Amino acid sequence: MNKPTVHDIAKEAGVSLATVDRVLNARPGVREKTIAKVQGAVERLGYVRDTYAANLARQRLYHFTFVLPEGPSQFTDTLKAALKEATSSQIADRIVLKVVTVPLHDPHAIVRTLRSLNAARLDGVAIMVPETPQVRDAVARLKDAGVKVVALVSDLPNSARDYFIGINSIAAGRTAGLLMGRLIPREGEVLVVTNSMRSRDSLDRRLGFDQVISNDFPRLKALPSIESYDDAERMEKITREVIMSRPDIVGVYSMGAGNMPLLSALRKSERLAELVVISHELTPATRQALMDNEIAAVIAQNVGHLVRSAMRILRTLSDDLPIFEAQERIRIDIIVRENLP
Amino acid sequence: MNKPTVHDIAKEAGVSLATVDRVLNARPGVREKTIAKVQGAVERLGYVRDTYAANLARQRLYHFTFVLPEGPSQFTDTLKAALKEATSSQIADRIVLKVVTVPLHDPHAIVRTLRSLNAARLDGVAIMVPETPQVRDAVARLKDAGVKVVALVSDLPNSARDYFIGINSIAAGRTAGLLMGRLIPREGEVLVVTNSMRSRDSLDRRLGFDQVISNDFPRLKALPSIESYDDAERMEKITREVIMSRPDIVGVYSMGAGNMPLLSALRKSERLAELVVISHELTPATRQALMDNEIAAVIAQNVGHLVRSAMRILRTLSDDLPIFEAQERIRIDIIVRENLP
DNA sequence: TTGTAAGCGTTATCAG
DNA sequence: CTGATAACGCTTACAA
Repeated sequence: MNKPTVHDIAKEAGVSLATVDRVLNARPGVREKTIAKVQGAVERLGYVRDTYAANLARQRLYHFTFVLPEGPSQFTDTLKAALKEATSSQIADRIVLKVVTVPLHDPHAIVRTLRSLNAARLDGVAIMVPETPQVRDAVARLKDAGVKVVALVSDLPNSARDYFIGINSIAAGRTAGLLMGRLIPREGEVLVVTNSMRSRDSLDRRLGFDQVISNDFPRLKALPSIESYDDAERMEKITREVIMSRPDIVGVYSMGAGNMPLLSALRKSERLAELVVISHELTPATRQALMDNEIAAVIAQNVGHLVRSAMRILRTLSDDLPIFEAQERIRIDIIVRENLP
Repeated sequence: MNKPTVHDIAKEAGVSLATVDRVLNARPGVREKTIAKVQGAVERLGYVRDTYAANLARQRLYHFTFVLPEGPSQFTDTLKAALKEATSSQIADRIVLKVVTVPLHDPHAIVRTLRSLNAARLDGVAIMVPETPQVRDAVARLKDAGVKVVALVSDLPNSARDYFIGINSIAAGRTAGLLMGRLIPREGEVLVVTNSMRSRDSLDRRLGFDQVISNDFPRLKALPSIESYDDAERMEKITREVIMSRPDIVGVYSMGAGNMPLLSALRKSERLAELVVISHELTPATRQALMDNEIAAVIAQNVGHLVRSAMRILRTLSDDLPIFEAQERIRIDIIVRENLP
């Protein structure tokens, strides 16, 4: 009737508590035959372990480290804020969290940081950095040391990460493309800007965007991506130049960070009102621009969900339990003026 | 250094474990002075109770009942499916769930069901029914009996419910209005359909929709709502009639259930391709219509989130703990062909 | 290879 | 009014 406990299993299998525990936790020193007896009992009674009681007995603490980009970025700022907020909630129960930041543009520094992680005292890592061969190696090393690794926001598709928590960039780009096409009824050119096309995410977004534009909206012509290299001044300058020199531009797709200088340039061009602007990530800048009808839509991912999901998944992986996919799937949010959270 | 436990409190206050427990759980039979001593120790050490250990010792089970609409509705079907899925996950730990269904159009039956709930064996109820004075009384009665009550999907704004889990209908209507306006560049009429304007949700959606249309898109004229009264044949018939007789219709806003007969009528009219259709809730029907480019956008709420949130909130309320708002806020999802989950 | 007994942080049942 | 003490379901020395 009631949920069976280890005691019930012990009785049913005719062994002691300790033996049941050994089998349950796959600890050595049990005869095949005994293992079978216990597993039989587990099956028959439909035993499922009470993780909370187990953690209590074990005084388990989960040691997780988040590796995030350093430097000023509105998106990572909101991410860090969400992390902080989650830390003081039930979600973070029994979790000892450390956050380290790395300079995104210094692959060596990233790898150094990853290597410096003390795998012995670590249960899991959530990593948000671009994938390089060195990062791939560092991930493999962590995995070998028994650390669970999840990729956050940017996937590490060729690495041995256990899980990716974020949205598919191609699908996100396709969503932007569909909105752009639907929101622009006439023909014209679409300006595509990003901080850097060397980032895989930008490449994939561009790919998805182009797929939909060329397939469903051939009346629109997506221009070659222009890159700011994270230089606000440069971003503002080249945006203004292109906008000025191309009167056929009817839309702007901002794939990466740097929406503040972009918007600033568009404002100065005095053509913002006739342009359909779509950008990524909900930040103070994009939020304000949505309210002011300057940006038509923002493609976003819920950062709160992102960090809570990361913690839950790292914990679940650490316990070798199955992941509840439906709860963890990060959705591609479309945000307009009226559904701002 | 480590998190303080009841033992630490007992030592610090110079009392026994049992007394600490009595104070912590506000049980009677402790002198004022002793209470003060214990509370002082709690403050000083920054004690926070380990809910899991507490539940273990108490062998606590949470008894929750969901009261949902009966009868065939794709939306409530997905809701029930999500509920079932959540039941077999960690979320449902220690929760004993019961689902009862009620005929939405029979206020008496609803109240009878609500009254028949055994408040003594119940910790919380999640209710999804229209608000009536009788429902309000029944909710008050449950509250008086110490049962936690949350409104699900449809708020019970004038009742004593502890919490509302769902999206604001006015904001949802405004979102639909904004999308409609942005997606239709010319002037024309917008057909608004629902199953019944007697539902508060439909009223509010209409209200929000009209606000945005009249304020931002005066070129569009939203026609008076037509109602199907949950009669599929009627829905199909009157939709076809209106569509045929009004060539100026450029958009259709479907506020309620019944998207299958609506779409069927639109298809037969052969004007679907030129119409911008926006509807609510992601169901098999709307999902397919999105993929076929028949519906431009769906305004939805994540049913998985809805039911998990309901369980978490009922549990949190039962334990008199603070609710983690950021996690529980249900967002107004905009779904198009490319961001279908 | 297996079993006994203590303990994790909390609650509950008795006595005192 | 207060305090020992056992229990919840599980893990883990330490014995056997």
